[in-house]
Amino acid sequence: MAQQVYDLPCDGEGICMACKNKPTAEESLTCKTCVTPWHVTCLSVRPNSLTDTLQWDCPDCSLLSANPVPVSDAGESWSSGGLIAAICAIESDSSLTDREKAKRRQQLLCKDTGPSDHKEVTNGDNNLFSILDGLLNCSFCMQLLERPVSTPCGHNFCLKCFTKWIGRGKRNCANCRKQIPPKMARLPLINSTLVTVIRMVKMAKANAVVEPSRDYPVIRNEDRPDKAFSTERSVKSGNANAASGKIFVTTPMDHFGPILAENDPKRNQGVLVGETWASRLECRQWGVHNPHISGIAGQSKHGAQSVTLSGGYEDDEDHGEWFLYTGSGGRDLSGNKRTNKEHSFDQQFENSNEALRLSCRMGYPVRVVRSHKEKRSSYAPKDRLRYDGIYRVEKCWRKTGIKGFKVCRYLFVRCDNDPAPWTSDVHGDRPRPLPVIEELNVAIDITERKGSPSWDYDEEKGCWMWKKPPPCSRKRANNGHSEEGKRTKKVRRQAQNKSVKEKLLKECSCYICKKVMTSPLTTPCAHNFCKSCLEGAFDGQSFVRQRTCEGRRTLRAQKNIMKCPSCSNDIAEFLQNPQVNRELMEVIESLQREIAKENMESKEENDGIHEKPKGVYVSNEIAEEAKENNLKGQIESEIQLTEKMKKTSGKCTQKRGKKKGSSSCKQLDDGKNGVDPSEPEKVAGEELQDPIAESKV
DNA sequence: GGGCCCGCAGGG
DNA sequence: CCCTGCGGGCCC
Repeated sequence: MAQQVYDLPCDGEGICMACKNKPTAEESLTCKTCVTPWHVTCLSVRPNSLTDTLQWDCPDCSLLSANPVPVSDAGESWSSGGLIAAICAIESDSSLTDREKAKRRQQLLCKDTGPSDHKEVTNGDNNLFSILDGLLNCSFCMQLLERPVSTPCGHNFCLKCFTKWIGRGKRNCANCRKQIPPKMARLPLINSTLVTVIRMVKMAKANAVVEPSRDYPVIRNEDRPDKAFSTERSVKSGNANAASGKIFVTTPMDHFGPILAENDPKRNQGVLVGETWASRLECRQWGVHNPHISGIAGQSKHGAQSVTLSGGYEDDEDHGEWFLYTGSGGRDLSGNKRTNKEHSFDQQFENSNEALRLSCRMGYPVRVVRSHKEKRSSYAPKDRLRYDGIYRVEKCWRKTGIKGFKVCRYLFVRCDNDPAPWTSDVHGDRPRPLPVIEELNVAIDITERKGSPSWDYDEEKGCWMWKKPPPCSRKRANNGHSEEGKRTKKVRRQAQNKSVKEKLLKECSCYICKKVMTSPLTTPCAHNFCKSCLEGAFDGQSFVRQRTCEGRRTLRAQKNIMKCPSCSNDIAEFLQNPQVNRELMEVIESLQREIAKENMESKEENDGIHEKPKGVYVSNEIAEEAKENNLKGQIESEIQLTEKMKKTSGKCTQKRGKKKGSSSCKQLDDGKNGVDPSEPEKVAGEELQDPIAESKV
């Protein structure tokens, strides 16, 4: 499977997407099924003979033909093998125009998943999940979506398939032919809601113990003690200049490897892959990445424990499972600056750069955090900071960076026992071959690991683990908080008992109303909302994110600006003709039907003791939570906060500084300006505009 | 969105 | 004690 990660075809201009060079005719190999050109020298597995070359299937197509499934009769779910044959037949029919081909292909795809002929859902999860499986397949490869991206016209594809499509110069949706926004063509973003849903579908399919979606907790640190803020000014101006708060985990500052449950007395679960935090300070409180600003946490004689990808260095290159990281330094920080985009001198392997090189030599596990500030990566979170798991530095070197100065470079390859947040895989990493790095040809000071790595894959146990003892900590560990641990254990147990389906459904909640989405829309920035919520939000006013003086995030109404309520990207164009993400909608509806049925059954079992409101599918717990979190509440609390601020506002002191900056805390405007506490209303049975349904004959 | 400013923590 | 640093609020 390793080749799935690294093999890339040539793009529309015949340039290899792996090495960025244009292969000569001899070096070019064309797939017999999809007719895509590939660069032979960049293939991880090359054809052995001339006959193989002529009958060669690219890695993507060979994956499909390796898992053939017999063509099923009408009425049964389409199997991938049958579908691909049918699609190939359409594609090779020269009497059809592109448009007609697309239409036929849609008909094929809609055959069994149309909205009007939902299959009867019978008992058992497997049945439900087989339906979901059919809904969540990529129209290109017919497999369960892998790294799903959603077009504004409401169709979902694997990132790789989509990139390939774009690489061939296509700028229209393969399903409905609607135009793909240029921004999405440049940088398709992964729809994380779909990732979670698909992963659970896979686990259910494999008949594994269905451990619901890992509960990716959003840590808000409401209980951060006041004394964490050491200056008056920091209290008043949010946490920009705050002393960092309490450290919640018991690992020492120089702890290597994952943060385990035993070091998490507060929640007793450790830090899970996919967990997010609002700021670097929160990330630090959970022991994942300690420095407030620096991208590398480490000591030159001890090794580096973690790094953050925040887009601070333009030489960085992110491919998800592997990335090229740039060292620190080389910048002019005079004038009391903390960072500077401009390079002005060469970087050296010293301090934290040396620490990272030591981790490379020793094969230590390095925790990786991605930040929303990294704007050039498909793998960065859309907001907040996210823990993406353990990587190892396989090589490091120096090269001349984009700005012309030498930079330290590090090849990071993922080696975590849990799947990455963007992949639909349900298992973690396996050892994979190193990617081909072109720039190594011009690199200097190349360092590679000589001995065996400290953190490695154990074939017998089937997991990544310490093969050599981790380096001894030079720091004192934090004290635990056992009582809190007990309390949260109970909460965790309760959470685990929740129905898997309800969990799944919860993953499909709208950012605005916090309830399960009705008619979901996926914006070009890959956020999901109810159609009515999003349209309602822009009906004369919109909501923008803002921070209160205490650093809390709130939604604030603002007129005439059409920005995504989640990330503030401009979505005016999208709103002109928003299309429902039909596949996601069907997933939600299937889940709701299942839960309704389960509720009904349990009701019958209990002789109707507990009456549940008609038409409510979501559990009471979820409903309560949604109620607590709804938008109205947020806005009201903001008003209250503003009132409080007005009363308590005073002069903000400043301890030191070369220049007098703007010292006082900026007041919010009068708190009611433009705020409409009315919640956007949801319309349950509204009509959808769906390209697939429209194109049906 | 970019520039300015600066508290803070950790390395050396 | 000085230097470094892929933050984050505020202002324009």
